[in-house]
Amino acid sequence: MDRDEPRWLTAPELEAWKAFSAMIIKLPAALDAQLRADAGLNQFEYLVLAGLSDAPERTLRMSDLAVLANGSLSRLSHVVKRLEAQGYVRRERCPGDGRATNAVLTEEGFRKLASSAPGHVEQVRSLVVDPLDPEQLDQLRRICLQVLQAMDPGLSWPACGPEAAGATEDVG
Amino acid sequence: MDRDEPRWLTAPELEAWKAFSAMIIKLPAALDAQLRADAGLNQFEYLVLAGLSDAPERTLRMSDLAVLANGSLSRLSHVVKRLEAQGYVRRERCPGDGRATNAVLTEEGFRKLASSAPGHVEQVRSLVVDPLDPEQLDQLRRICLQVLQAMDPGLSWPACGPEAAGATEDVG
DNA sequence: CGCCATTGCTTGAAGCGTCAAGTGAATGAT
DNA sequence: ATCATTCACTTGACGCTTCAAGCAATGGCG
Repeated sequence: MDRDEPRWLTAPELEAWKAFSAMIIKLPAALDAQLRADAGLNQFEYLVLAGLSDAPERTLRMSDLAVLANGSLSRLSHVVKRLEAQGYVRRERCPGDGRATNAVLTEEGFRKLASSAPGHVEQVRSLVVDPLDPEQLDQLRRICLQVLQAMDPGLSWPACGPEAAGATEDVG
Repeated sequence: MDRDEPRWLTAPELEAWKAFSAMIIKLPAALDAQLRADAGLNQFEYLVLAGLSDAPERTLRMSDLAVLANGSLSRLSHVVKRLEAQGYVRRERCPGDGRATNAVLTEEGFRKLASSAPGHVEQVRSLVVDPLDPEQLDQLRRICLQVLQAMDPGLSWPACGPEAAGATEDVG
């Protein structure tokens, strides 16, 4: 513990931090609540289904899927087991590397995702996208990228440039 | 589920959302990890101790403390029980309303907080405050307030104005 | 005063995430 | 060829959070 000279937050810093910390606590809860109520999924499970649906063959290795969904491999393993029990995902041994496992989105899983997506997107819109104007949204994007870099300095982040391609149906 | 006409995210919206959602997933984990490693506390427990330390008499009713720490009363009850077992907090029945319980920060709890605070603030600085310039920090504050309002329209938020009072040692 | 709804908090069970240990396949060294 | 090591993932146990009751004190009302 840094005993030398703690640099306390100044008043403006503190104001920003308080608003920010309240938000990062409450927003995930609000998003989870909507998904749970409307689809019986949590955010992580949704990200898993969404990640698979975008992948070629709707198939992804567990490790890749874990990174994509921002979670640990262990967590993913438990979650995929649950999703598999519900029939949304199927696991198969990776041909070519017997250590690896491929997770495959089933037709039922795809339908589940398709029925959950609109409500989730609507929630994201109403809580985050719509309350902010486009300029703020871009400010937010930059801010988040800088914070992500501070957390994980090695990782260069995709789509750091100011431009972006055409609209897509993905909501990951 | 909103079947009428899902308004999908445009590309810039999607980019912002992806960065944002990655951040709100990873940042709490990073903050918790530091607190756990250095102090054996999680963020919520820290907020409880910090909230109490700022209150008059270092005492707060459970309900008020729950709001202050952004958590449910049930969660707070479990947490205070743990903190009480560790000697950081004491519970006493509220004189004047026998239903209410006051949580009181013990001297040991105060020392615990004092020893944990510098490391926590340093982490907040290094991950959020320092990577951003003052203008971005203010942008972030405004953005968070707008999102908080979108989540909880009734609640008017404190310190919504552009100005703020003098620096403080608080880090809640 | 006696009744009952409400308030404020606590509790126990169930679900989810993390951590540490374990399994089995691939790789590399000898 | 053999054995140790690494890799990719799985598993089980434990801890924390949530949810749904539960309990006691209080306030309102006739």
